[in-house]
Amino acid sequence: MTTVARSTRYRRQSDTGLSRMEIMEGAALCFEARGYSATSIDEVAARIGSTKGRVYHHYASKAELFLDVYRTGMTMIFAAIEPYMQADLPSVERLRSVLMAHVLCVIRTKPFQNVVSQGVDMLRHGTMPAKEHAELAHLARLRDAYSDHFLTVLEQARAEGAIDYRNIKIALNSVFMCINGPIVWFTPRDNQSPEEIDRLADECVLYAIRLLGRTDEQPARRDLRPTHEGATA
Amino acid sequence: MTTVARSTRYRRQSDTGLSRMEIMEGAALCFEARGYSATSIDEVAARIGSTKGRVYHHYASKAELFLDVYRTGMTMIFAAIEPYMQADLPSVERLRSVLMAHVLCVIRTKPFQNVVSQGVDMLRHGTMPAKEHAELAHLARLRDAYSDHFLTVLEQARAEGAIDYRNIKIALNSVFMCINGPIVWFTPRDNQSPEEIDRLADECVLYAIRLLGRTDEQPARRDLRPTHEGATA
DNA sequence: TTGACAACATACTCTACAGTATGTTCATGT
DNA sequence: ACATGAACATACTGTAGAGTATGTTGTCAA
Repeated sequence: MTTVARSTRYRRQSDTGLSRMEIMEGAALCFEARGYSATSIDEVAARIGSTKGRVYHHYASKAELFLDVYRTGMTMIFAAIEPYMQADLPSVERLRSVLMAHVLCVIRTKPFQNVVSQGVDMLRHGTMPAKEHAELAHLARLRDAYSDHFLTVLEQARAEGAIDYRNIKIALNSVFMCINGPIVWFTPRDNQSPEEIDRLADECVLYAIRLLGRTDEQPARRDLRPTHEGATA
Repeated sequence: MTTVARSTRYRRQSDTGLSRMEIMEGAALCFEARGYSATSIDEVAARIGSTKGRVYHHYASKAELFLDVYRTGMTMIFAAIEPYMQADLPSVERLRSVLMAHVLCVIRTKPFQNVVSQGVDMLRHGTMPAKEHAELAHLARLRDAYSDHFLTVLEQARAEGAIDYRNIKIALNSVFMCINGPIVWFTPRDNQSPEEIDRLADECVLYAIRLLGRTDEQPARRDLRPTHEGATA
């Protein structure tokens, strides 16, 4: 067993993707913590134990780095819900599945989703340079497409009489506020079991569904009686 | 009737309060649009047709200006809900009134409430200078006090069996996400009647209440049957 | 009526970065 | 075994914008 770990200072060319990913993770954390413009490239580099040179080797500008994080966040959440969008279920159950997948993804990739949020309301007010603005607009259209998926599911569910709302836009916005809530108020604790996360996410989904006029609690859920912490078997 | 309006370039000493308020309004709009750190004092000054000198005459630093906007936003929303907190009503009705007052205030003072939001998650990550950080923490405590008001109302309402939730913190967070939603997604249109705003706010409150397990639509509300505008007596 | 001071505007300084230019280390094809 | 270029680090430049210093205009109290 020879010592493989060697000069870790420079990495192989084939690992560009890995390097970019590591940079993006550091950037996501920084952007989440202090916002896009308050974050310096030096901070991002320092967080991953590196220097400016590495970041600018992979990204032409701070804006491009931001956009890549944005894009990756979108990819993540698309991938998370996609398997459940096709599911052959009654529309409310499909809605529930999709919402749950969304919330779980939001919690797991919180820094990235936070950047997505920042990107969304970055577009309205032209804060970004001209060249990058085009890509920002493109990503926003992706975001709209994502939102449209939910619109469809809501309309179907209402058509079946399973849920109810007045103005679908306001309803959808409210649902999104709920299921994106963890981006704002969730703070991971270290002694937190996956089951705890599941229950937390499930509660978010419960409120989102209730909001849409669904009152029958989900049929025969097993894991969420205790409000406190000990998971009862 | 003599012409009172004169050299508007410099104003009287007694109007300091007015001047500060005008600056704060400009600042709130800028902070909302581009965020605290992306906003320059020159921008704020330009928006009110003025220059840097005026801002720095009234505020020692950018941070102090921000904090004053924050404080004013808190004062506004406290004043908005306070009359309804004392009201001698069944707890659900009191909750509904308070939520409605909150949403209406949020819509009316959107830029200020946006700054409040920024201030809240500014505290977590020490982005602010040491001296101002103390005041930031103080305002955050005020914010907590505000939130506690709602905690109390929720507990009362549950005790009366009027609503239901699992984890009160998650429930409260979700409610706040809903009723603060307009901060994020509301964009005022020019041909928008006050009645429209009222209906919009009412829908937000409806979803927030539903979320808490209340399903009976509000009993005999008088002012929101007509979707258009005429208030029925 | 004047002079002292509040309410600004104008003109400057100084620092924190975004971006660049260049040097250094290593992997890999030949 | 070496030459080339990818993957970084280091050292530098340019500027936007926070804060300051100073000048200007009007007020109000005496």
